[in-house]
Formats: sequence, C-alpha cells, structure tokens
Amino acid sequence: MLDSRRAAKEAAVLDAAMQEFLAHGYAGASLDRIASRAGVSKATIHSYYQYKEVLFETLIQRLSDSRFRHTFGSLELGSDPQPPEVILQVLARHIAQDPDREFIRFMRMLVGESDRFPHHAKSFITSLSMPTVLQLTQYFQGLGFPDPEAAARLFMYAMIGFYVEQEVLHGKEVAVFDGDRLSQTLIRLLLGQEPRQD
Amino acid sequence: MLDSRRAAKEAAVLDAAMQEFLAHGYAGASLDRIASRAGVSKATIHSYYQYKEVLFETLIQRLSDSRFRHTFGSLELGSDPQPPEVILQVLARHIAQDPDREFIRFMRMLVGESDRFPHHAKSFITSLSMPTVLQLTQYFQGLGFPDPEAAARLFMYAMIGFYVEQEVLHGKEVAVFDGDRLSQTLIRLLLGQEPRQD
DNA sequence: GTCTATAAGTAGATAGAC
DNA sequence: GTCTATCTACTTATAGAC
Repeated sequence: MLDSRRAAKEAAVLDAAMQEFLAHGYAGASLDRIASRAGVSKATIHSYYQYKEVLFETLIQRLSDSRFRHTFGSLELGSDPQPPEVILQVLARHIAQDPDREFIRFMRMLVGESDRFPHHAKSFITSLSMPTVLQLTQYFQGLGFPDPEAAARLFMYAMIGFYVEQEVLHGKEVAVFDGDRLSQTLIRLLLGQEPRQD
Repeated sequence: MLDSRRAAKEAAVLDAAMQEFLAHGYAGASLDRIASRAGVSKATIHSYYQYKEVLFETLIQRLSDSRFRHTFGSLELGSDPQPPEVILQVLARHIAQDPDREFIRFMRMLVGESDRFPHHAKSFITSLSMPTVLQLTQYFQGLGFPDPEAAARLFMYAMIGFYVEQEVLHGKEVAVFDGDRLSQTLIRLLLGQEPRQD
C-alpha cells in the first residue's frame, strides 16, 4: 500500500522530469519545477535520485528504451514475404516518421547533450543505430548486394539526414520535401529500377 | 585608438563566449566565466550586449556565416570540367568532413537549442541546406536526371545522416564506417555504375 | 568606457520536524 | 517516507565610482 503510493510518486517525478528536461535540456532543467509539477517536494526527489544527474540518466535510459521498442517492436524483416520495395518503404517510414512529437525533442536533447554526456549518445547508437544497420545489412545480403553494409548505411543515413533536416532543424518549415519521394528515389536506385536519362 | 581597444575587447568577449556556449550550451553558459576568460568585467559585456540572449544571437550568426564560407567558399560546381564522380566525391567530403572540430560542437548546440531557438535552426537551413540543395539540383538537372531535386536531397541527406551518426553522436567510436565507402556507393548508384548481382 | 560592488533571484542539495 | 525551511553557491543584471 505504501509501496504503491511511493511508486505513483516516483512515476509522477519521472513524468514531470521528462517534460522538464525535454523542454529545457539538462542545465536548463529545474528541480523546483519538476517537484512542483510532480506534486512532491524537492527533498523527495533527492531521496529517490541523489543527484540531478542520476535523475537525468534514469530518464534518458527510459526514453531510449521506449524508442527501441517503437522502432523494432512491430518489425519482422526476415520472415516478411512482401516484395523488397514494400518492405523498404515501410522501414523508411519507421526511421523517418514520427508518430509522437516527443521523439523530436528527445533527439534535440540527446544531440545537444552529446558533448557533455557522450555515453548517452553512444548507448543510443548501440541500441538503435547498430541493430538497424545489422538488420538492413542482412536483408541486402539476402538480396545479393555486393556491399550490403554500405547499402544498409546509405539507406539509414539518408532517412536520418532527412529526419534531422526536416523535423529536428525545422527544415520543413523552410522548404518541405516529401519523405516518400525521397525514399522512393532511394529504393528505386538500390533495386535498380530507377528511370534514367539513357 | 580607443576604438581599436574596444574592438579588441569585443573580439575577446566573442571568442570567450564561443568557447563557453559551445562547451555548455545556452542555459549552461556563464557570463562570469566568459568575462573572466575574456579579461573584462561582466558590466562590460552587458554594455556591449544588453542581455545574454543578444550575445548568443550574435555568436550564432557569426558561427553560421563562417560555416557558410567554409562550405561554399572553395566550391565552383557549375564551371568545373571534371567528371561527375570526382565532383560529387569532393562535394561529399565538403558536407561530411570536418577540418576543425569546432563545427561538431556547433551542430550539437544548434540542434540542442533548436526547440528554444527555432529561428537559429531555420536560419541555418536557409543559409546552408537550401543553397546546397539548389546547387546540387542544378547539377543533377544538367546530367539529365528525371527528378534532380530528389537526387540532390538524397545526396545531401545521406552525407548529413552520416555526419550526425558518426561524428556528432559518436557513432564512429561505437562502429566506424568509412565516409568514402558510403559516398562511393551513393555516387555509383546515382550515376548508374554500380556493380550489381545480375 | 570600464571597473568594483552589490542587488535580487534561483540553482541544487540537506537538516530536521513530523 | 515526506514534508518545510534553510544553506550555500551561483546566476543575470545593474548602480555608481573612477
């Protein structure tokens, strides 16, 4: 009974902390605001997480995990019987599209803190970028590509670059470009179906 | 005489501010440290730039301008008589390579502050991403591509994604990948010279 | 113009009451 | 276990001496 009340408070702290850190970054986040938004005292926060940095670490880990589940939870690349152009199209949308706006702010924070918290960035690479490269490499290998890892990384980098420029850096508010048009071009090139001038 | 002494102090402030903002981001930067590193008092800084935010704006503009000159200063795409694969290779290195480590930290700060300072991000897009897309689009149009803008953006996004994952997010410390191998793959695909399985 | 000194506010973290 | 009250340090910004 007391445990569940404590668990509820801890969840409230984490939720409030997420909003605060996503809105202001690490240095700009205020424990005062987190406490007041969570409906607890600052002392309570410190009893859960001794320092601000511990709270930040816990939160980043939680956000990173949830993104991992989002990207790979509904993805079964190997056993999918659909044609490559369909599979790759779906995967491109998985990488570059954003169902919830929260991940954009997470990326901003992760990149923004990647100088002061490099291990968060590396952990993100390990748990998201590496498995994506691996899965794609195996897939392109199965299609008989001569350099499957280069194809895999080209695919991933193109969609990441698109996401960073259009969504994270507000590029689509300056000059919007359709993500499907990009991925279609890329997929046709990779599969050798592109219409060309000759 | 007094003017030049003032100009020297102002330059010292901007240099110190650059180090401070790049190292700590906007919220984490301290005017105390900037003043002490520049060898002036805080009051002097405030006499030049009324608020911290004004100093930050000035600095970002300066950094963005210098990067613009770096990327396009030595680049004459249209009149270059060299073959496409050479030109594109050089351009790929321009986008993804970093002669000075400073730009990595600038990107981290720009992305990290792009939620609270969206106009900086947009200004960056306008002065760097847009001209790149434009130049590349014209180049691919000259080569007879059916959708030159899609090819242009694919090229730019792939190199940006590579840069963000490998350099900004420390990806190369987790699993390094050769930038030339990526751009060679991309260029061969675009120019229709890729070796394929069939 | 540029400084020192200080104002006024907020930061993270803790002691001690309950 | 959670609170209120407080400590110490640091923040931006300014007033006033020179």
